[in-house]
This record gives sequence, C-alpha cells and structure tokens, in this order.
Amino acid sequence: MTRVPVNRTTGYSRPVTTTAPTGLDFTLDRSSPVPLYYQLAQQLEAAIEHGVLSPGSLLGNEIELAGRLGLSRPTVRQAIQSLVDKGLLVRRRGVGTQVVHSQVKRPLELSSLYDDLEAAGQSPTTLVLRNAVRPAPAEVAAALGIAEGHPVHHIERLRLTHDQPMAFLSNHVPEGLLDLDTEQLESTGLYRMMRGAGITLHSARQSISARLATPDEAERLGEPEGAALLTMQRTAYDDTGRAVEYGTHIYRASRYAFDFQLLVRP
Amino acid sequence: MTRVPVNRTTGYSRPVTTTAPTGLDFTLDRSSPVPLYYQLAQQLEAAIEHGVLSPGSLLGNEIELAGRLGLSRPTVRQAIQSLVDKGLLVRRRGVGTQVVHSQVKRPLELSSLYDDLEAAGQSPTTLVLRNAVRPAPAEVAAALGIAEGHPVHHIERLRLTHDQPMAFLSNHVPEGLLDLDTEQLESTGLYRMMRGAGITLHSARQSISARLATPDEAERLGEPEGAALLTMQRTAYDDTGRAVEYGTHIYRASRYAFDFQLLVRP
DNA sequence: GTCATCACATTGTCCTGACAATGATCGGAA
DNA sequence: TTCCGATCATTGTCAGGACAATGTGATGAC
Repeated sequence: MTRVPVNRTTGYSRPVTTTAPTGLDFTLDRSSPVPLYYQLAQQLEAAIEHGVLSPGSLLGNEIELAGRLGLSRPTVRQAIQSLVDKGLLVRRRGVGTQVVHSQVKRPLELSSLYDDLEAAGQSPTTLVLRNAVRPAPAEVAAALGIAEGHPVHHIERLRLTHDQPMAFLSNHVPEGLLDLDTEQLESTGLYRMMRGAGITLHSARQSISARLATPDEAERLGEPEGAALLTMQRTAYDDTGRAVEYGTHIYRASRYAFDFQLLVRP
Repeated sequence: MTRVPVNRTTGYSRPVTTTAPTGLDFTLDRSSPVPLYYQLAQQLEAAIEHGVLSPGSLLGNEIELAGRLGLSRPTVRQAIQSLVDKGLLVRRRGVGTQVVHSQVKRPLELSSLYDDLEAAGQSPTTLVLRNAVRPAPAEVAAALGIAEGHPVHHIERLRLTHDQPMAFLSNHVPEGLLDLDTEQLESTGLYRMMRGAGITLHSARQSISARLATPDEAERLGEPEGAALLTMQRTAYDDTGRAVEYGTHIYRASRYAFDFQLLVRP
C-alpha cells in the first residue's frame, strides 16, 4: 500500500488532533464517599458527552493532569482507564490520550427488553399470560443446571408498545429465588425485579436466530402466517455462577432489531 | 422472601467455597518483555481453564499472594483485575477473590464470521461474487461518513461450509484503505486482511434482525422461497474513529445463529 | 434462642517514586 | 531530497506503603 495522505485517499475530512481546552475544571470532593477516580471519570465522561472535550482532542499528559488536580498519577490513570474500557478514550504511548472520534453509545449491556424500550420512549406494557410453578422439563433443567422435575417458575408474557404486540417472552426461573408477583411483572421487567431481590446478574449466554412463525405465534403477535420472527434464547447467571433465568423469546422482526455497539478488546 | 438455605430451595448442589490448592506455582520471567502482570494473568487463566483452580475456590489474599510470588500488590491486582474484566474471577471485599462457577467462554468479541467458522472446525470457503470500486450510494456514504459518490470498494461474497451456502455478505470499504485482492478474499476473512493492512479495529455498531428471503436470495442461498433469514448490518470503526467498513449480511437462519456470552459491567 | 456488637480478614482507594518502552519530531548525513 | 539516528514527550510497568470500607463470624447480652 502506497503512503499517501489519508484524507486524500479516503475522503475523510477531520480536524487535526487538537489540544484539549485548558479551561477544563473538575471539582473533586475528597470528603465524599465516591472514589476520587470515579468522580474524575464521571466528569470526564460528561465533558466528552457535552462536547467540551471534542473528538480527537488530546487530554493532556497524565502527570501534568494529576498535578493540576492535586491527585496522584495512579488515581488519574484509573479514571482514564475506566473510560478507555468504555471505549470513550484511546491511549497511545508517546502520543497521549485522546477522545475517540466516533460516537460510542453503549458497549452492549445485558439488555433488558423492558428497559430498552422504556429508554427509547416506547412506553412498554406487559401482558402476563402465565405465571405458575411447574416441574422443570428436561431442556429447562439442563439450561438452568438443576435436576429435571425440580420446581421452576414458568412465565409467559406478551410485550407491547403502542398497544401493538412486540415480543412473546417465555421465561423459567428456579423456584425460591424471588417472588414473582404478577402485578409487578406487568408494571416492570423481570431483570429489574431480580435486582430488587438482591440478585446481581453477572453474565449471560445468548443465541440469536430466526425462523418462520407458526400459526399460533402469528396470531398471538398479530403477524401474518409464515412471517419472519427473530428468536433469542438466553441463560443468565448471577455472580456466584448460578443460572438464575432461562428465557426463550420471539420478536416480530418487522418491529424489532437487536441494536448494539461492541468494542474490540486489544 | 424467607431466608432458607439456598440449596434447599433452589435445588443447586454446589460445593461450598474451598480454599485454593496451595501447590499452585507460577513461573515468572522478569527478563521477558511480557509484563509480569500479564504473565501471571495468563497462568491464572490457564489454571482456571484446566481446572487446577476449581470454580468457587478462593484465590488466597492478594498480599500473601504477592509475597509468595515476589511481586508487589499492585502488580498482582492488575493481573487479577484483567481476569475479573474477562468474567473469570469475582472479587468480594472482606471475602476474597474466587473463580466464577459458570463456564465463561468468550465475552463477545467483534466476531468475524470467517474466524468463527474456522474456530468451530467448519472449514469455511468463500466465493467472491463481486469486487469492484464504485461511487458510494447515499446509504453507504452515510454509514461510512464520507461524501456521496466517493469511491468505495464493493464486495459481495458467498460464504460456504461443507459446500453449502451459509451466508451472503455485502461489504463496502472506503477506497484507499487497503488492497482488496480477490484471491486473498477467497482464502481468508475481510477483518483479517484489515488487521494485516495495519488497521486496528476499535468498535462496531451492529443491528441484527430477520426477514423473509426474496426469490433471488433464496436461490442464491439454497433456501426455499419465503424462508426466514437472519440479517445483520454493521459499521466498523478503527481506533481513530474512522468508519472502515459497512456490511449488510444475510444468513440462513436454518444453519446459523449468533451465539455469544456477555458480561454485566458493575 | 435471638439479636446486636465487636474483632478480623480481605479487598478498595490513594499516595510517592522510579525506570522502561514507544511514537513523533527534528536535525544531519548520504 | 531522502533516509537515518538522536532526542523528547508520553504512556506502560512495577515497587512499597498506608488507611478505609465491607463482609464474616464469634462473642456476649437479653
């Protein structure tokens, strides 16, 4: 590959790296229980979010920054590192730390459909079709790592936005983990209830694919027969490694897409 | 919720937290250019992988571990932290650091279809249907952040496994970024070529949904007309924030699913 | 027996200091 | 001009220490 100025060959027109405005002032409260590095990280993130720190601008070197803020270098580094992990900053040895150009939004979380829709202003509603305890079928028991026949909650819900069906959610939760109140299920999401019950989610294994709607499913979701459906299966684990939920969801492909951003870990 | 022993109510039978075997010996090479914390992290990861450190076992406190290895505590912490970030370890203040129970495999990478299939032993092959430069259509220009009409490579590929079509891949790459040799495209993946050209991927924005196959697509993929297809659109950015690739892919839902693990960031 | 309190173990935060590794820049030599 | 090397700026790695915050378990009071 020949070495030609990049902006000529690619058509990118982007401002050359600029130094950060020196007027950046951060307020750190040493008496606060919030860690200093976290206070700094949040203010940096806010500055990036509001464009005070423009994309591509350099942050100024760590040592000088630490001195200016009255912090030690490790503390400043910890703050910067957390934003690097979020994909907001890029560090280059010998160069400095700069704000990434592209707008990074969310590095993909264990997304809750309810939260996602609510955040998007879609005002989701839920119809609980089923909420009962039954012996775990083989497939569910395998996914949850419990004995076949062990009692599990079985929940079936229809999630709607603007009074239109969006997804059909079937979930299994081991019995005894949390109270599954139908009313609460209708007014909030399952994951939020889990957090409320003191369960801290740690990881999840997901599988996303597609298939055609059966007549039953089509009717339930208000789709024509043979429509394309987006399917997701997920097993979620808490921080002790217990499987706490196994879900099989189907989404109307005409109305829903999994939309996310992900980072390349170096 | 009543407080009853968890194993009674949930049916989990899991060994109580055990102490790590003291026989763990790590070999650290201070003359190696590989950072010490990284050497330690890799050996810890290997120990977890091979079951030497069993799920749920405690790692022993950091200070003692540091002393035993002849390292400082920050170095040991850095090693542990990297594994926490990978989801392999969980730290608890006042308790210790323990290996997570569930088997975490991959925390979801910016996956290359080619690499994924190869790793799964599927021996993928590629048929390049088109490899040309053309002016960017509006949609492509918008996704790549370049001017409409600016020259872009347009690649269309059919990916097969076991001589059966698996996916149809349409990609656009700004002209001048890298050489797109058709032969190389057939023998490897696009992302690998990018890395080879010195482009370091940083993040990507993806959207996954589904729809029915058009007659054309059905024919091309060997599916019946009106079959369900899994679709993905992706824009990838390098570490300077430039969009370096925009792809529109369709997968045979009967043969493919997006399968991944993700972590909840605390 | 049940509950609150205290001590202990362990990780979390923060500091100071030093040197190494790397990318960019600039000057001089071919 | 072109290329090479020295120099500089900046982040990367590592050490050692101090105290705070928090979960666990034991102790004691009721």
